[in-house]
Amino acid sequence: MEISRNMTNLDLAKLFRAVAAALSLEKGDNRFRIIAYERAADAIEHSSSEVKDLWDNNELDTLPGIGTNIASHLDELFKTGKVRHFSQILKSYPEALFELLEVPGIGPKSAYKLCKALGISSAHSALSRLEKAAKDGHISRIEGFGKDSESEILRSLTEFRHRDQRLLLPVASSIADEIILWMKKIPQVKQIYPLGSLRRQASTIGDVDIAVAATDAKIVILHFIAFPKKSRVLESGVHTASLVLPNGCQIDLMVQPPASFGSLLQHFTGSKHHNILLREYALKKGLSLSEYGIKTKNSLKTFSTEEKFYGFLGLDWIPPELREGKNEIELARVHQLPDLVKLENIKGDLQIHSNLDVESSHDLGESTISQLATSARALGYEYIGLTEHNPGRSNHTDTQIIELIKRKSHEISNFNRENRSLYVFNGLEIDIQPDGRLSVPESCLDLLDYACVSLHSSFRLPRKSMTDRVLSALNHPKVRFLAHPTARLLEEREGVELDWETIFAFCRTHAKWLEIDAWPNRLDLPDVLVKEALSAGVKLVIDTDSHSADHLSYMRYGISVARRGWAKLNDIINTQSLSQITGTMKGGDY
DNA sequence: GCCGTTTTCGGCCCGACTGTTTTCAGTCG
Repeated sequence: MEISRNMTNLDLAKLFRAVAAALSLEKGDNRFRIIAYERAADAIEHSSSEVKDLWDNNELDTLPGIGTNIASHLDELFKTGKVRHFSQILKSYPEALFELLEVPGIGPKSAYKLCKALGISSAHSALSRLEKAAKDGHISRIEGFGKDSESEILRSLTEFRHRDQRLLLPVASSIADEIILWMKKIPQVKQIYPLGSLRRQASTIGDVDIAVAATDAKIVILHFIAFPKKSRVLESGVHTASLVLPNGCQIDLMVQPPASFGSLLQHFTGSKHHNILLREYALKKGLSLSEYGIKTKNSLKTFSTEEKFYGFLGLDWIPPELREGKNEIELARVHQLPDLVKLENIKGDLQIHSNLDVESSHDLGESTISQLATSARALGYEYIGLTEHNPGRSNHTDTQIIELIKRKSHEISNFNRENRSLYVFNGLEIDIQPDGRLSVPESCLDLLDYACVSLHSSFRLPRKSMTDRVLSALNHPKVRFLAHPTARLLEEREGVELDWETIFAFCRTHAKWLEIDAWPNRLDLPDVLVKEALSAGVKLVIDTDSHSADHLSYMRYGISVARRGWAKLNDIINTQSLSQITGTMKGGDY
């Protein structure tokens, strides 16, 4: 396990899990010390700031699960690039062990036995040597393993290697829909919902979790494992079963009778961290929680709904998007959970690309203004904003760019003159050049109602230059917001490095907004930054970045991000009515 | 090793499923 002073959060989480695994192999080690390292790994992995930055600012104690001991180890790490205590713990075990842990079904004990019995030690060949050993029948001869576990390891290894990345929300939703359609074919299924990270509307989904209310669990499980598109059945028990699809996606099913369905919903929605905190909270009241209900001293109480379940604990019902183990339980206790923004609060969409050809260097929309307007009216909107990409700078003179934008302005004015039921704003999405200048001549901006700016190139500038670049672009009075602020593409490209505190402070004092781009592989700002932006007093705008009239429906994914970032109605600019936003657009106070 | 609205000591979420055992350990969520 490589230890160095430039470890990212992911590296650090892996290191802490390795330490936990190594400790769990030591005889007589305190199992809570192991859990402490695993919790620290979780905290680091979910931290919205780089641990290195927190250390720089002397803020390591803001991470839950990092106490004085671990903090001093991190201190040593960032100062010297080494942690003597960790090296001491890890040195008794081969590097390969920590690679084998990545394979589902192999934990510390199995990994250790495999490494020892098969003589696997180097990290880079660990998986291929494991595979060969399984194929040659060597694993089944190791004590504690048999033919079944040997073939299970081989299958799991193959799936692990071919597994697709995490699923985008719409993909996971459609998989869940398909399973639900299949399950509803039998009358025993009374209620059925997708749970887990899908219900919490996380930006990407690992496994798809499904809960069923039914009195006859056996029939439900048998029907589930007969799902025609499965690759194989992973496990199948009395209350739960798991399948794998050909793309490697795992589907977990849980069944409970309708009378205790509320506790199942709660349990299976998670997150794991929320559940742990909730159970610790309950324990202090002498109550023990599980998917079956709430155990008091001598009885088990069941709950048909989540509201009753949380209510019994003296808590308000907590929206799934908030169940990430922040301070939602405490706020639910004192009735101060935020009233989250809802899809029906949205009155318009301010980043849409029509097929008005302004000869942009980026992609053009497919739909006409009129088609987009029809979609928008169907959603109950009062306005939309057309923000085609700016005309290509390399192949147009300033005069040509201005002519193109005049033509577009003209078409929009004509539309507005003939259509009174929906107002169309004349916007533009402008590239921010690497030096921070806008990619259109100054006089072009006078023609617009507003502009948004975005990063489409030079993503790897150092943090300071990138921050200056963005601030310089936002500074123009016609520029209202920064579109898809981190420029990340989920499962494809990391976001840019920005000094968020500085960006937030600028936006707040200059009345600029940050966008939540609802495009499914963007979802940008990410939820954790949404929460920080709101705490810093920044207003947000949720847009779909639509390139066709169908895409306007993606707004719901942007709403999910906003809700996961604890956004209320007033935090979101495009919940304002047309008359309000017209004033806001001019840059007045909001 | 962490943590505190009964605690700075004495707790630490809770259960399912599988395989290899001969009553349970390991792994997972």
